[in-house]
Amino acid sequence: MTRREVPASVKDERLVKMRRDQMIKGAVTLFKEKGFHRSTTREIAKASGFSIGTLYEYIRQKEDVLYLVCDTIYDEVRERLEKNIDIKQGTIESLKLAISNYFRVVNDMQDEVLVMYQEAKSLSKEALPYVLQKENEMASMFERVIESCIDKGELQLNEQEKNLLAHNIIVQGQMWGFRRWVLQKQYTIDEYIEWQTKLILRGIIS
Amino acid sequence: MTRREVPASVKDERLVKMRRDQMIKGAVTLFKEKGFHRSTTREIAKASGFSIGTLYEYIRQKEDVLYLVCDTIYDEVRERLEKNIDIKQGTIESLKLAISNYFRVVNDMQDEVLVMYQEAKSLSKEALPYVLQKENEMASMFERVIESCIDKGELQLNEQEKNLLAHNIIVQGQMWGFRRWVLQKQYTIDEYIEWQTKLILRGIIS
Amino acid sequence: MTRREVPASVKDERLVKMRRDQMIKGAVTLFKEKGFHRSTTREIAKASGFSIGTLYEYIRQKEDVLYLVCDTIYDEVRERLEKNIDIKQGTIESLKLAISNYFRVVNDMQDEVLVMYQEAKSLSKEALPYVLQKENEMASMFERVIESCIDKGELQLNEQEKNLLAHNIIVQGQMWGFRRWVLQKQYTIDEYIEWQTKLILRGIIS
Amino acid sequence: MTRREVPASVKDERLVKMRRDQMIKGAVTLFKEKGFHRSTTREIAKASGFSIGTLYEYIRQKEDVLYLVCDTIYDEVRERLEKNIDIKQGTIESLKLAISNYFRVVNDMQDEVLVMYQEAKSLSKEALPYVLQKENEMASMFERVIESCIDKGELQLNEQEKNLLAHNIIVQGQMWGFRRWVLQKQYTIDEYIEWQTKLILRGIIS
DNA sequence: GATGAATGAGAATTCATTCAT
DNA sequence: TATGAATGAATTCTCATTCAT
Repeated sequence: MTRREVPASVKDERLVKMRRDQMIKGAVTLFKEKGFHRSTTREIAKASGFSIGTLYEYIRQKEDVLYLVCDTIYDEVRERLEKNIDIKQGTIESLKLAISNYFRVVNDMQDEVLVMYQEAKSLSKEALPYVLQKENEMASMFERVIESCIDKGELQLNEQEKNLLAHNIIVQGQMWGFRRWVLQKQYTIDEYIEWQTKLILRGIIS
Repeated sequence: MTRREVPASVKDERLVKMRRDQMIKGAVTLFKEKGFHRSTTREIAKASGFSIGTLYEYIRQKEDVLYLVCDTIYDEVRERLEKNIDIKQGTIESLKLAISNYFRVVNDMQDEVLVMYQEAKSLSKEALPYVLQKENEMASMFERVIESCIDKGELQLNEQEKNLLAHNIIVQGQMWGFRRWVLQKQYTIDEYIEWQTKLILRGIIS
Repeated sequence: MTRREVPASVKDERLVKMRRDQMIKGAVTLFKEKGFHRSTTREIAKASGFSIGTLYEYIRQKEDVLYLVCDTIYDEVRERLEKNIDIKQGTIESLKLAISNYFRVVNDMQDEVLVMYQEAKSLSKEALPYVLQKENEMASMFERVIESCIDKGELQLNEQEKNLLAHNIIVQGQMWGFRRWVLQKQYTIDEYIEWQTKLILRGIIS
Repeated sequence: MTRREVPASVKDERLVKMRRDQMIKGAVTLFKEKGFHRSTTREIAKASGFSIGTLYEYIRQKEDVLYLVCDTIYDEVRERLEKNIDIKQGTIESLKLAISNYFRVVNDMQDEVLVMYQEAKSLSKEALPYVLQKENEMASMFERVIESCIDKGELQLNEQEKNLLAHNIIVQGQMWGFRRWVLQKQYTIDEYIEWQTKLILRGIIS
C-alpha cells in the first residue's frame, strides 16, 4: 500500500510543496482549536495565508486537507523517530532511549499529534487505511527494538507480550498529548518519561 | 461540579427518560457509523424511532444528544465498575479483579465507549468539563484501589507512579476499544486481560 | 420506459403536487427569460413563491426542476392534443383539424414549448431519453392520423413520406414558437395555420 | 447592422485568425459534447491547444467564444450556399438544386450547425441580433430563389406562402441535424433530400 | 505573445431549528 | 404530545477573469 496522492491543479512541484506546507500549518492551528468539522474551508484558506480559490488549486476536497495533515505529521513523527532509534542494538538502554525519544517527539509535536488522533477517524473509507497503516508501522518499530532485546537475552517476553508492549508504548505517548489537561499539570515531560519507563520496565511489584 | 441538566419541554419524567433512552441507543448506532458531525438531527430522530419535531421536545440543541450520550455512557460504565470493585480490600488480587472488571465492561460496551472517546471533543466548552470530570472520577477509583494496596504494604509506589498507573489502566481499557481493528484480531478479551495484567504487575524485566 | 419519478422529502402527495405546480410555473417564467443555466436555484425558489430550503424539499437537484418542467409540459401538450384528434377517421378534414389543433396548442403554450425545446438538451444523459420518447410519441400520433387517411384512400404516400410528413408537422409547430420573433410579426396564428396547411396539402406546384 | 467585432489584444491579424480558428474548432467539439454553459474556459483553451492566459489574449469574455463560433459557422454555411445557388435562374430545377445544396451543407456541417442552434440563445441581448440577422439572410436567399420562379411563372405563390416556404426549407435543413437521432436512422441524406423535395414541391394531395 | 497561479464572487446544496396543526 | 413542512444561514466548491513573470 503506497502513499495516496492528492492531485493539485498547479504543476510547479516546488510551489505545491510550499503551499501545502502553509496549508498544513494553518490547518493544524485551526483544527486544534475547532476541530476539522467546525473549521470551514474559508477559514483554512485564511489560516494558510491565501484565498479560497487558491486553496482549491492544491486540493480537490476539504477532506484532502485532513489527509495531508495526518499523512505529513505521521511521516514527520516517524522520521524523527527513525533518526534516533537503534533497532538492532538489543540493550535495555537502547529501548529506554527509544521510549524517551518517542515521548519527546510526541511532546514536541503535541498539537499535531492531538489533531491527528482526534480527527483521523473523519477520513473517508478510502483514505483511512493509509493512515492506520502508518500507525502500525510505528508500533512495528518498537516491536523490532523489543525483539532485539529478546534475541540478545535482555528480555523474556512471548510474542503476545512483545506485541502488546509495543502498543502500550505508542498509546502512552499519545496519552501524554490527549490527556494533557491533567497529566501536564502534574508532570514535566522528563518526569513523565522517567516514571512511565519505570512502570514499563519494572512493573509495580518489586 | 454537579450534573448539567438538559431541559425538556415535555413534563412527564417517565416519558422523558424513555424517549432519551431510545435517543441514546439510536444515536450511538448512528455515531458509531458516521460520527456525530456527519449524523443529522433527522437521522437521529429516525434512528430513535420518532420524528424530528419530537426529538426537539426532549433536547434543545443537537449537541445535547451528544452530551446525553456521553453522560449516560460514563454513568453506566462507572456504575458497573463500582458494583464490582472493592476499593478498601487492598490486595493485589482485588486490583487484578478491578482491572479485569473494567476491561470487561469496556469490552461489553465497546461501541458506546468508542463513540464517547471519539466524539466527546465535539462537546462545547461548557459541556466538556462535565464529561472530563467523570473520566477523572474513574481514574480516581483506580487510584484508591491502588492506594489501599500501598497502605496495606502490598505495593511500593510513590504518588506519581500511583497516579500514572491509574491513568495507564484507564487508557489501556480504552485502547482495547479504539485499537480494536488490530488488537481484537490477535487476542480474545481474556487473553488481553491476562497479558496486560501481567505487564502491569510484573513489568518486563524479570 | 415508464415515467421517471423525482423523489420528494415531503410525504403529503397533494402538497407535493401543489408545490411542484407552483415550481413549474415559476421556473417556466424564469427559464423563458434567462434560460435554465442562468437561473439560480434561489431565483427558482423565489419565482415559485417559497424559500430555497423548501425548494429542496421537493427536488433533489436543480436538474430535477428542468425535468419536471419538460415532463409536465409534454404531458399537457399531448393531453390537449389527444382530446382533439380523431385518429381513426381518415379524412383530409380530420388531418387538417389535427394540424390546426396542434398549432393552436403550441400557440397557447408558447412559453412552455419554447423553454422545453431550448433547454431539454441540458437534461442529463439519464433523463433525456424520457423526454425524447415523448417527442416521438407525438410524431407517432400524427403518423397514425396520416395512416388512416392512406388506408381510406384519401392520401397516396409511401412509408417514408408518411414518416417525414409527421416530423415536418411537429417541427412546423415548434417553429411557430421559436421563430416567433419573425413569424408572429407577419402572421396571426390563424393565417399561419391556413398557409402552412395549404403548403403541406397542396405543395407549391399547382 | 454590420458585423460585431470581437477585439483581441494581439495585433498580428494573421495570428488572430489562426488562433481563433483553433479556438472555434476546439469549442465546437466541446460544446457539442457538453454545451456552452457546461464547458469551462480552461477546457476551451485546452481543446484549442493553448493556455487560459492565451485564450484571453484573443477574446474578452467567454461569451465571445460562442459569438465567434456562431458567427463563423453562419458565414461558412452561407458562403458555401451562395457558391452553389443561382438566384436569378428562376427554374424549378434551380430551386431543387438550392434545397439539395443547402441540405448537403447542413449535413456536412452537422456538429457545427447543431451547436449553433442549441447555443445561440445563450448569446447576450447585444450579440443575439447579429446572429439572428444571418439566419434571416439565409431565409432571404431562398425567398429570392422562389421569387425568381414566381416571376418566371414557374410557381404561383402569394407573398405569405413564399415567405413561409423559405422558412420551412431552412427549418427542414436544421431538422436533419437536430432530429438526427431518429431521422438519420431511417434515411440517408440523399433519401432525405429526395422525399423532402417531393413533399415541398408536390404537397401530399395528388 | 504566452503562461498559469491567484482571486473571490457566486452557485448548489445541506441541515439545525421552529412552529402551526 | 407528536408531527413534519418551512426556513435561511452557512458551507463546500467552481470558474471566469486578471496579471506578474
